[in-house]
Amino acid sequence: MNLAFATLPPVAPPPTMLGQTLVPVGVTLRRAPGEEIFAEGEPVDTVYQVMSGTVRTYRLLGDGRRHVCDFHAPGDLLGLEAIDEHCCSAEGMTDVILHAIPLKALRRLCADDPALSQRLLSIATGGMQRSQNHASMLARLGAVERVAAFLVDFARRFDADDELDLPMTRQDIADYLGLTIHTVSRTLSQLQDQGLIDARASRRVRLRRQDELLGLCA
Amino acid sequence: MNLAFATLPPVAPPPTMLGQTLVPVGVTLRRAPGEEIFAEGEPVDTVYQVMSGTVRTYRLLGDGRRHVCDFHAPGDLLGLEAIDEHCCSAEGMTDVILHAIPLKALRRLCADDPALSQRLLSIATGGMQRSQNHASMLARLGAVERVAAFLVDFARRFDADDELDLPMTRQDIADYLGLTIHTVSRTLSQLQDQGLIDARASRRVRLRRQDELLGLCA
DNA sequence: CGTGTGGTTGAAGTGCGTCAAACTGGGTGG
DNA sequence: CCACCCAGTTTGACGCACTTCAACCACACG
Repeated sequence: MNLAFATLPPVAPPPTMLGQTLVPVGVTLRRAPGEEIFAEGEPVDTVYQVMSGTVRTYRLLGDGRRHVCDFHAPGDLLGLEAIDEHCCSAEGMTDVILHAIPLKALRRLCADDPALSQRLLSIATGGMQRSQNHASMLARLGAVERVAAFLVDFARRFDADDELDLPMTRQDIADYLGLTIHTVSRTLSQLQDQGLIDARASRRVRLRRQDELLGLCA
Repeated sequence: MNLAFATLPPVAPPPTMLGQTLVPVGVTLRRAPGEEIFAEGEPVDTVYQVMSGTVRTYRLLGDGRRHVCDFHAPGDLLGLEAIDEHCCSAEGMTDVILHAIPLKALRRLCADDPALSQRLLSIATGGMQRSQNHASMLARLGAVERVAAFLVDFARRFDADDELDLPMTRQDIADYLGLTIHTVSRTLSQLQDQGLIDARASRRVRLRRQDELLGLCA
């Protein structure tokens, strides 16, 4: 283990860490589906760790177009920003339990805990890599490839097996993939026709040929 | 100044810092245009600070499609990754002078310099934010908006005035914006016809109405 | 003057968006 | 229990923005 920045899971700790908070300070709070956690443009004074449930972060463009930056699973950290105001909004998609850590306290802890600093750096570089993957996908993949990539990534991050319970609407998926709900819906139907997935219900998808789906992503 | 993560410039220090290295260790090296600095998949054991010139980072998809992740100006740090291998390749676009810092040394310095840790964190979150901006653009903007956003962003990061000297080819721009060279070229011609830019030569562009260009980005 | 690399422009094709309509499942009230 | 509603989803027909294919152009270099 000779690489400092590679010693911790880059983005999502395994579900077994669910109850474990990043630091032993802060308060627990709860948000209902659709309820705001923080909003774009607000000053950053707190970071949040998702303890249970799912969160979406998103941005709104001038004319109402929405871009979903990411979906966040338990363990993920929200609100670690480069500048002093949030560059995206966050809200619960399900009932969510969060651990809220005042930024000042986190900064103090970092000052005399190099391991924590390193851990935060690892989380930040992990987030950067996810954003870069996201950008690469949006830049160069077609609709089928995007939907396949989404399904495979979601399975890996959230469920770990091939029976998915999607907490988001088609609109959320579309705004994450840079498509419309129509294209997402059509593409899922197409994957179903090809036998790659099995759509039990609109929010319930089974990945039948995960290898082939993976092959579609690049 | 009560926000620790906001005390340092998020991505690119001003050009006046050009000669200033992040840490007083490491060696200086030089790369020619097109020459590789590191490649996707290689183990990460060094980070590089750009001292002069311009660098592009990019990824190749299975079938040859390319995605340019970013263009890097003097001051930028390259190779700060979440995992122990590079997730993109880097190469010079011009003659480049780099300051190469062994990762082990950087890690040691971080261990007893909280300010350096914090600075790295700031750089990482800044990179994340840039990637997110990039992803938002790719997800929701049309060709004209993307090209306008590119020009304005380039002016801000590289030149600071409105007379741009582009170090990259149309192909680079296209791969950065998720378009083809044809669309980039046509879009530039269109902006020229509308009087928003003045294309002195193919690599030499003057922004005539920067406010209107900015208005196109959202 | 020939050649090569990068850029521009036109014409035709296509993948995804737009518009419109029908469907589905869950909730509510009669 | 059924009628109704409503938000979310699916599907079809059509249009358009960007890609593809194909020339042509500009400039640098030998």
